[in-house]
Amino acid sequence: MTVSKTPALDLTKTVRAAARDDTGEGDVLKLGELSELLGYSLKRAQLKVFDDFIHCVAPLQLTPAQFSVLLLLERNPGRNQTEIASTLGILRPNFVSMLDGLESRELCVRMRSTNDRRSHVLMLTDKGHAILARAKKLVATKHETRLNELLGPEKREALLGMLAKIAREF
Amino acid sequence: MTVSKTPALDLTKTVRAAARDDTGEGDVLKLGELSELLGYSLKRAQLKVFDDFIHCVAPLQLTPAQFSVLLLLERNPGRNQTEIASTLGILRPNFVSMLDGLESRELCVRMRSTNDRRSHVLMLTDKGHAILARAKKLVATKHETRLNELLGPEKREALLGMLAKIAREF
DNA sequence: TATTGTTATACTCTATAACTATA
DNA sequence: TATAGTTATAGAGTATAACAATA
Repeated sequence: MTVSKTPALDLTKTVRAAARDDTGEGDVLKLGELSELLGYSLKRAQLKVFDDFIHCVAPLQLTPAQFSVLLLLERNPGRNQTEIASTLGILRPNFVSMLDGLESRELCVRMRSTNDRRSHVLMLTDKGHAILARAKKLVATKHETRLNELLGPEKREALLGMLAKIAREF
Repeated sequence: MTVSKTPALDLTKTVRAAARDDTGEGDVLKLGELSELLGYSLKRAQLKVFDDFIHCVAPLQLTPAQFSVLLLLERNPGRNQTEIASTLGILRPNFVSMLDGLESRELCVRMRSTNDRRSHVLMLTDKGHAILARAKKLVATKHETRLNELLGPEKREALLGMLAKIAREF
């Protein structure tokens, strides 16, 4: 479609905007009750936020899930796979290939526990600490900054609080 | 673990709660910066909300995605597959099997458009309208009610607004 | 007997290319 | 030549069962 650039003559947008709010005969579909459904907005927002995260951290090639594992290992060194995985809601079988990926990039290591030789003690390597530090900086300066610009710090904090409450108590 | 029911003697919880906030030597892992990462809480909250939705609508066997399609068909009858799918962020190839499922349950129908015989006009059947009405009632009385109890109506509305803004503008 | 890490496997989602019939 | 619906297919993510080593 070629849109006229002459302001006074192009009524297309006005007509369609009216139609959108009135009869629904315009180009744009009406979401209706969908926009009041929390799960719908939650999902769409989550996809957007993950997309932006991946884009911001692209130079380091870390997914949100990988970033969360590195953060947790930094804060909780010496834990085993079951503990790290379950804290993140990852099933133990699925955590194996994930760790394989991080370990093959030398970001973390598995070591047989001396106390319980069934379990693997997990730790970040120096490279893992370094990459995580760079990732944190990218997230803070690019990702979270954009969110603050969109919502403002107080609303962003309020949003975080409500989401955490839902994740905890719902 | 067997927890003592004698209040005065069971200090386990108190000791561990202290450890959690101090040294991180307790049972519970410290989330650290993870709890400040919006994407993380967003994802965990989304999973909880979808789980509850599925549970609430279980008698009708509708997923959140199927419910969103039915809602959109009700509000926008006579649209084609490309329009419905793209509005919901579903890729056209993936929408085919989804419609197959709904159509085989006789909740909606595809009809060759008389204007453009390439496209399928989509409409809810009577059964589709009926199931959707029942689903809406379950969502309103069980799902959304629980959310209102958790957050309160004003906060729930504020949350919805912020999520919609992120989905739109981020 | 129970638990840790692991393999195998299956099912859902998502993503891309290419075909057909129409335009 | 382009578009609508479709097929095939491949890759993530997620889920369960079962095995070896160890407790």
